[in-house]
Amino acid sequence: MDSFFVEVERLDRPELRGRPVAVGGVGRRGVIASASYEARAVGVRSAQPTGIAMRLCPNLVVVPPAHNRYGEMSVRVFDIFRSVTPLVEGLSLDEAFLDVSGLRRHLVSPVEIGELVRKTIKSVLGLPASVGIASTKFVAKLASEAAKPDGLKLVRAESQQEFLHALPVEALWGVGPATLAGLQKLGIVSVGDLALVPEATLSRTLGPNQGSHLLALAAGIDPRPVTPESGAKSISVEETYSRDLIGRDLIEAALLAHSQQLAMRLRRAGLGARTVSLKVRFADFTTVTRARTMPHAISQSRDLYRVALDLLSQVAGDDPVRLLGLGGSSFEETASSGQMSIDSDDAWHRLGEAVAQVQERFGVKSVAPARLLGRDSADAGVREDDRPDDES
DNA sequence: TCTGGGGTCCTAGGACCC
DNA sequence: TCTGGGGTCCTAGGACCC
Repeated sequence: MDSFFVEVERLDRPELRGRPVAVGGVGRRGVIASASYEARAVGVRSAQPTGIAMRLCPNLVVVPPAHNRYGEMSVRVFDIFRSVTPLVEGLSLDEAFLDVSGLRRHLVSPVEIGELVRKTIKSVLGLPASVGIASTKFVAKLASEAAKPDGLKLVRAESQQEFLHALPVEALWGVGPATLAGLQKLGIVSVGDLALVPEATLSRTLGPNQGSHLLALAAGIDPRPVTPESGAKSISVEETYSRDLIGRDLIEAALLAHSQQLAMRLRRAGLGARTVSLKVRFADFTTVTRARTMPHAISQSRDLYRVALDLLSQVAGDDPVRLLGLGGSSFEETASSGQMSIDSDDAWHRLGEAVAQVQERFGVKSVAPARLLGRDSADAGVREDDRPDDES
């Protein structure tokens, strides 16, 4: 999908069409998540601090993200994908691989299928999408980038080499800033340059696995099949506070809020987590993580909070905290609401169930432990913009 | 107005087991 | 009797992606 978040906002707010628009954080520490092509034209990029984006583009309209809305539209986009083939591998909310090799029997060409998908998304949802077609996943992805905005590109097997070698190395999937720096030291600028480097040279800089992997990509070799959906491997909640949290009280209150949100998301997914991870970023941006794996999965906020506090105690000090994150992984499926607590404190268990149900309907903010109330809630724990997760 | 939030995968080291 | 080989699980950090 092209500028997915921005285009969904434009569906709901037509006055945003034709103007430079970005979806992103509008607070002191906001960054851009998605930018319209009008904004990109003057240098606005995703992951850019909103302040810098505003400097580059003073008339930029910045809209705070409405993730639930994007999630709804994503479901509809994926329904269209799956109307073409069941072999759909989602990559994110707005991007997927479709294996259409089996459809050749029906005498439809990949280009016809691609155009059908684009037309359907446009007519049913009113959103622009781009399609890349190739015989491997990563070339198809690169082709879709080349097709943007609102286009389609086919890279035939015969011209694949030529297409690839002209690209800058950082266009390759998996080459980010760190890898790029290593490649530049070797004088590699284009994918064509990369293809000529001996594997031993590359492996010395990047390690054997990444070295051989990148060489294969440069040669257009990518045996990875399209693998339809496998469930999430981790679920996490994190927040960068507009002002650093100072003092254990504030940090613990924020962690309690995270525990509640995480519990709600686990419950919705019908999952319990055997591993709980805490992430702490300090004012100087150093980030530490601590994790614990338990013999049994947990999903209740009180249990999550208890483990979170324990992990927090391993991160010594009273340094100001910029970001707190809490996540669960090593999932086990729970029998929906019958999950047992760590201790079998029945009253607590039932209370947790009741709170979870109210929060499901009215949002996390609707019920909170007393210690989360009456604080300066803008920065600690409960977020002001915390809307209910459904439309009730 | 300087650095989000949600993920996946990889690496390296250590504990532990047979 | 001073040190093997194979394997699993876990932790912490980092790179990368959208």
